[in-house]
Amino acid sequence: MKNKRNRLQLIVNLIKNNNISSQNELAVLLRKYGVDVTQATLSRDLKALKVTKIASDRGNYTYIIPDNNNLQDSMLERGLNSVSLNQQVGFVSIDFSGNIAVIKTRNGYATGLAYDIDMSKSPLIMGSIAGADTVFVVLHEGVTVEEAKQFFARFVPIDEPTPL
Amino acid sequence: MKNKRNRLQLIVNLIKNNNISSQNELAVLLRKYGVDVTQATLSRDLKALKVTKIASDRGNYTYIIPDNNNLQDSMLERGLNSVSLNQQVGFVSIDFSGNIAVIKTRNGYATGLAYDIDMSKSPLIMGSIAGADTVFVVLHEGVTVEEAKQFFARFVPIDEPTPL
DNA sequence: TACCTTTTTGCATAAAAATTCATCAATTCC
DNA sequence: GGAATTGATGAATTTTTATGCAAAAAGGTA
Repeated sequence: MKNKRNRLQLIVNLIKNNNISSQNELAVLLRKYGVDVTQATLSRDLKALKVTKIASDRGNYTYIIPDNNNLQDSMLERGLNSVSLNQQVGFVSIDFSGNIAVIKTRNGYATGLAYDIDMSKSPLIMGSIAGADTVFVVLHEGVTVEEAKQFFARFVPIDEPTPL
Repeated sequence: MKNKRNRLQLIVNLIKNNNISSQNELAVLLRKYGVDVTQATLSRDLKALKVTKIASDRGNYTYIIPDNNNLQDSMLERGLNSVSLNQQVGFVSIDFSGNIAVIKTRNGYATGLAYDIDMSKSPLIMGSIAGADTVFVVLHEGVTVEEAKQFFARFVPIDEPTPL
């Protein structure tokens, strides 16, 4: 009717602040705010707003609002992906150059870390090799630094913008 | 299968270069490349790749890969810059490929050389690893082969500007 | 090799999203 | 005013996407 503008704005806010994974879910939420529309309308709304659904790291889907042309911002997942299984003990630093990650460790820790990385069997990783205090990890073509960081977060402390 | 990785890579390429708007459409396209999978598998693939469907300007939907990392591709596709040189102490040759320098030495000399390179703490160098007769050195992104050669001239015999 | 475990996949189906069609409200134009 | 136009919406339906489950394939391991 006439509240379309307001509704769209509300939708944007709700999507930004919640983990919504279906249009029905959004409809229910909207109803709590006095906005009563059907899934059909929401489909149109989301299309207009260019909202998209994306897989989170936790295996479910969430709506996001791509940040204008910089879609990367929308990749900011609201998930803590660090399972932190082992030694951040020997860790010193991690850097990326091209398709290679270079991880520095304290002397003697590189081999163990490389082994753990290999054993993870991540599809992102082509292979790794360790010296005494350095691990080289070659990423597969097309793997982004962001993806790699998320993966490495399991092994080493990576400073990442981690929203809620 | 063993082809999953290849399939994922192909999917990324196809999505980047085509306007695909449904998983069935993608399946048909894949078939032309000899990859025969069902929609179910594609659903899982797209989830893994974090591919999303977004409304285009012209009212239809298109898959996109919410990421703008194409730098790696160009680095990988950059050809080999190869310079082989005479020998000195343990030195045999040095070659560049992308952001990596590979230094061959006589057996047993690699570790010492890698150590020296590491100890130089050059801002050009991200890290190095040595085997018995080979040193891998990863350069920071943006470092040119010329800059690297100048640096390595401190350790190995490199004749000056020698393009190929 | 035989056995066990993990991964990948298809089939069938459920779930979710997009769209067609009809209606209604507001607006514009004689 | 009244017909025509436009835009928004819902109901129903189609289209598309996600997933539970079982089976095949791929990897170990003894």
